[in-house]
Amino acid sequence: MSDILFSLHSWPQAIVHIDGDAFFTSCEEAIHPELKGKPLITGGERGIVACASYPAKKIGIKRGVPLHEAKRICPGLIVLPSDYETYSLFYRRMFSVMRRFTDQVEEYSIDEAFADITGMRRALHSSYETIAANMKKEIEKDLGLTVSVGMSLTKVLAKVASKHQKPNGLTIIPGRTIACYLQDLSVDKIWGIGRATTSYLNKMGVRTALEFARLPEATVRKRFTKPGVEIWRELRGDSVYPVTTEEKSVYASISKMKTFAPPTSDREYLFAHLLRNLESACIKARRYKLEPKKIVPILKKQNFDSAACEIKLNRPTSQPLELSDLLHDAFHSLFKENELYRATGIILLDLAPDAQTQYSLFEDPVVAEKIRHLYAAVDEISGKYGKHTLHLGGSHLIETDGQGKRGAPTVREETRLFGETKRQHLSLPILHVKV
DNA sequence: TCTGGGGTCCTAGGACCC
DNA sequence: TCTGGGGTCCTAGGACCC
Repeated sequence: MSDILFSLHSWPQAIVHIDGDAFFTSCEEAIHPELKGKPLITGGERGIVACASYPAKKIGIKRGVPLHEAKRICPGLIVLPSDYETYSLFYRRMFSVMRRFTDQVEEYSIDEAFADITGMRRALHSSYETIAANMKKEIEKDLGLTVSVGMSLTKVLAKVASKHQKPNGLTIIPGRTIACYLQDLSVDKIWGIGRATTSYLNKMGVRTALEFARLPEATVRKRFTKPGVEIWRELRGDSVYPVTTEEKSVYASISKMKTFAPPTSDREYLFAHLLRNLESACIKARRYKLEPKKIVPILKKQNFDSAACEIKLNRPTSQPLELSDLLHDAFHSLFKENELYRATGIILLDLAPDAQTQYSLFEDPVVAEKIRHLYAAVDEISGKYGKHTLHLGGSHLIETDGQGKRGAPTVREETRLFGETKRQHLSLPILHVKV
């Protein structure tokens, strides 16, 4: 234990991490107490388990498990749809409880938060340990559910702490005990270290968090990039990640990705899929009144490699009708004839609020305005009759998906109606009504 | 883990410009 | 025309998170 930082007795920083215990199901139990203690999951709407209660976890039902599999394991399983509206009431409540102690609160995700309570001992007349314990107590009292709390010198160590005992844990890691908590922790359990870095570290002979933290600085700087160096410092109690309190601006990007089976190299089918993803992403963008300056189409190959490129727009728009030609060109530069693909995706980037658009000199503002009105109507109809009730002709091929009719002659017949040239094919038929 | 979906951030290398 | 060197900006892809 010769390392200076590992023998600290003071608190240069005091960071708290709070992690909801099976948060979605716990919210449900808080509202419906009769569900408490039963095997319960949310995620019914998507066909996979989004969150499993502890009794369900105990019998082997984990996140991501298909619903039918979960029901096979536990026939009496209670399945609920994920109700994000309700859960968001709970997590907002959790953040506001934390703000009674300090305004340095970071809303990290729907069930996790950080708080920087450095310097709050005098104001709150308590030790850091007591502040963390009180936060936990008040959250449980106000929300009616339990959380796991960790406190240490840095965000990475606070995460180690909150994970150390779950559910309903309270773990404090002061400087002098850091080494004890790291010695049995394998590197892949560290926040920010994933599969790639784990196998890299293992090849270096480093298996535990402590072994990583004890590497000499020169070695770390030589063999790792910025994120690696930062995590190494955080593990040693040297705080580099600040608790950020700014409200997260709505979205930096919006993406839609979809896998289909079996993998295919059917050009038309793939493009239809890509176009459908564009429509889905644009629906979300319009809902948040955002418009992208760039769009990125992605083709995911069977071996999980992906090909992508960036399309710059000369004017931000979230109207697929104005993007389909560009997307078509990009698609053909990405697509390779003899390649099998398993998924397509779209990312909308550089999102800005859809303020009054400046039309370029050569554009017909009347047409652009018409398209805007058209999509206002499309959104209204979708609100009534369901998403994609009206969609681009070019994305229509995938409508037969699931009935095993992909690429069937009738479908091609239908697309032929849309015309021969690219322009007509993509734009003129405009919308196809799903019946 | 025989592999879903939606996000964020980082970086190597190319393009372009003195 | 070939040469160097250095800076900035952009983009495709990787890694990671929940």
